[in-house]
Amino acid sequence: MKRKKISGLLSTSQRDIDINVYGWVRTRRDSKGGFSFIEIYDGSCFKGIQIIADSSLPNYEQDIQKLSAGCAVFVQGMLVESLGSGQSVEVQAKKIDVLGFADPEKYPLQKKRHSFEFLRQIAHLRPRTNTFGAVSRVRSALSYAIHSFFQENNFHYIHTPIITGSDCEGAGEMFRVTTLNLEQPPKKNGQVDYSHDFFAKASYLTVSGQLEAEIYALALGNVYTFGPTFRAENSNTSRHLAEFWMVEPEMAFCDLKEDAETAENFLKYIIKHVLINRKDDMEFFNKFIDKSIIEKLENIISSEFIVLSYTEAVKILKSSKFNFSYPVQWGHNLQAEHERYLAQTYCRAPVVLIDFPKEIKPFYMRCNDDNKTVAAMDILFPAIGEIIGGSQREERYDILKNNMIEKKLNLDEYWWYLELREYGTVPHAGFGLGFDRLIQFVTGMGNIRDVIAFARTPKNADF
RNA sequence: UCCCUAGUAGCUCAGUUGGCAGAGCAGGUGGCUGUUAACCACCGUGUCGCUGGUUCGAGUCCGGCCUGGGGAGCCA
Repeated sequence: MKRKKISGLLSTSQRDIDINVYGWVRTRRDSKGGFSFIEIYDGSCFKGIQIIADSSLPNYEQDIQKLSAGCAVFVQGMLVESLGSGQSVEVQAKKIDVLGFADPEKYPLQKKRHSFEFLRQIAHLRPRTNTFGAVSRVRSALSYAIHSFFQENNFHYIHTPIITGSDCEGAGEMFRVTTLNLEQPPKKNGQVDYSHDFFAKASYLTVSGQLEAEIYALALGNVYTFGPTFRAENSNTSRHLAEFWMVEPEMAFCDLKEDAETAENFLKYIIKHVLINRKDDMEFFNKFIDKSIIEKLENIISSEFIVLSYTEAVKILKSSKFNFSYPVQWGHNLQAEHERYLAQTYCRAPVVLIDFPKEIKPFYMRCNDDNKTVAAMDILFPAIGEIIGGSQREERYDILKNNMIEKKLNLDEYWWYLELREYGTVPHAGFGLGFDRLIQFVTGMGNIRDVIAFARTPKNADF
């Protein structure tokens, strides 16, 4: 008999059928009236299933009465209508084998709520908890939705390199990749001689796949990347990881307007997917993590994103009576409090900010006709701020080259990026989504370390 | 990196003007019950983060360090 997943047992309309099920014990309650209730879960869905173990089972006293949270069991029995309230079906066990005990004196997970800080220290056991099981399933569902959105819209999935030879974009500190002996590196004129290193040059972990994605967009039209990204910034916040996952679509023959529309459709699509397909987990988040999370997500789906130019936003912020701790000034980056005000208080909806001053944006963003701003966009969500950043890319060779010189980039490093503008250049645009921050937003989890299986942060790379 | 804050039992936390180290939960034993965060009774549990100092005496006061949390910056 093939083993059944609990998700299937809970959703089937069949009754009084023989089944096999495997799982881990969440809790056991004994009735001295001659049987035990054992709730087991197997990760297939949020809920567990109740097993009724009668004392007539041969190993009732020896094994079953010793079952505690975390024990692994195999159950053979009949799926029946539940006699009790609280669940529709249960399994009347004919046989229960213990696959692995979990000593209750030592097993760290208890049948009560633990702090997330504590659970982080036992990252090998925390996926067994309700919260992390739910986070993991939502994360998986969102990954799937991301792929299906792009695949349905004629995007090709591109694998961009993890190891890179260029300190591209200057997007913060990079992790170095080397096989050199760090105790005694080879030297030339007092400097480390990277010609002896594995790649015969200094190399790093990628901070973005965008530039490589542009190469493929200019060959395949619409492409996207979805992979890990690394930043060696010493950021100690609930929104930063040293290793995080990013989604970066890139579209040829596309301007900023279409870029922003795509981002809006994309966000609505994936949020809708998770609300429909992970209803059980989302109800849990709505009950225990953020009591308005489902309402917030439904709001995102049903509202029109409001497009504002940076210049308009500055005017709005300046005329607001709100007392900001940082002054608003055209030409400066907006502070987190400013973004929050715009999305949460002023618009009460997602906001697409466009046309930022070119001085505060990277070299690759397309210069607008006013020669002061670039075709950039940031999507701000109420409560959390920026979730997506994107732009139309500068496709004009001379202007791009001037930008690179102005921002003091090494042109030799980017010869290929410039060549893309020399041969068959076209308008193109794209954006980046921090996947882990998206999970944070969708689940309501306060700390990004609790939405990724094994968080890498300053001073922490355990497990 | 900066500002604020915390570290006491397996977990969550209390601990008074500096004077014998506490509770709830979890765990164990027994009772009760188609139970479901079950309930009732009893039982055990400590390098008070580390280190130096003040003091007759430090969980408590002071310095240094380590680690966590909140916020900021940077960003995704």
